[in-house]
Amino acid sequence: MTKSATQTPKTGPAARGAAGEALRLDNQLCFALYAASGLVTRAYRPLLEPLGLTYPQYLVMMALWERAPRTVKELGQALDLDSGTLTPLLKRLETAGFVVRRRDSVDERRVQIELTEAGHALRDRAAEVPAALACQLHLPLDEIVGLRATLQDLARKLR
Amino acid sequence: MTKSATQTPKTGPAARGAAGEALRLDNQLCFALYAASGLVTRAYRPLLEPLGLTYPQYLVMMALWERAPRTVKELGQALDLDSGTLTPLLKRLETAGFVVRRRDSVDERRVQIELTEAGHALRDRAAEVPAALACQLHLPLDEIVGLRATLQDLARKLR
DNA sequence: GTTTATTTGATTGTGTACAATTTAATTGGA
DNA sequence: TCCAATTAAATTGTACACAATCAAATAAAC
Repeated sequence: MTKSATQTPKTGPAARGAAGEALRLDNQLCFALYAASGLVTRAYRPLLEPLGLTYPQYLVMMALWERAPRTVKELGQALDLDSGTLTPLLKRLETAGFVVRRRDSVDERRVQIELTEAGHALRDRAAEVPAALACQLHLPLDEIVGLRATLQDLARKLR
Repeated sequence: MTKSATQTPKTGPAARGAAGEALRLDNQLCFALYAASGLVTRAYRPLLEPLGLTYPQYLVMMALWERAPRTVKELGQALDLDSGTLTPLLKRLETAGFVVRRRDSVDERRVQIELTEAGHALRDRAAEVPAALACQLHLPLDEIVGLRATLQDLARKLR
């Protein structure tokens, strides 16, 4: 029965039934994605800590360094995050002195996020981060580019 | 200066300096990974909700369906999660009736996580989930296999 | 112009995540 | 034996992440 098969694990996957094979952790693309994403986030932590940023905050700052001011909605679309995540995160960035939140004068429902001088200045210090992390990946550049393109394609199909 | 260059965005990346190019969101492997991981987790949600599982809980259950009982530490190593994450998650799985937490009689520091009958039974219902999700990815099988292998290789290098 | 629907953020509640600390149990050595 | 070092979970505090809901502002319909 199912119970004894689980409690008395065989050494190889072939010893299990077809249902068990499909549910093996190592066969899951989703788990490979989940684990790799978590590990990469952890690799960024020591690089971002001296800047006073968490990893999601770093993503928001990158979005703003590209174009600012932007509304909360625009940031959410760029990063695939909703207001329930962004609102407290942006308030922390405001407390840290990197951004200012300001109601749009044309449409009072919108909140424009703009960079402060400190927020702009942080960009120069952050400029070294991508190269520093790339070193830790030990992946050839073409593999990085290929992997990135595959993931962007996957994301496009799921959106 | 930096401020006006950021506040007056150019249309193409070539209009920006070298530092800005390295910090563009679309150039980040980490963001592609982060976004794809979040989107895949979201895609699982409607499939797992009828089973009464969240996505991380589904990962823990897969680990346990492979081998049980396992200690909290063993689960943490298999999933790259620490006790601060696993302890409350496992308590929720226990409340839901899928697992039982039991102190190891040999080493009282360890907590063995074992499956209940309901936990075992859930495996049959979960067996359809991987195929259901694979449909939504719209990716050929060899691409899925290749992407998974690349991500596992990346994770191995970061661990 | 008043009603209705939509849009935009904020809020609330639940559930991860992890660093740092604490507690209890075990192990190793003097 | 006894005690210092180590180990395993749990706890605490901070920070995402999202569903569901709410309130205010705007837009659309008539």
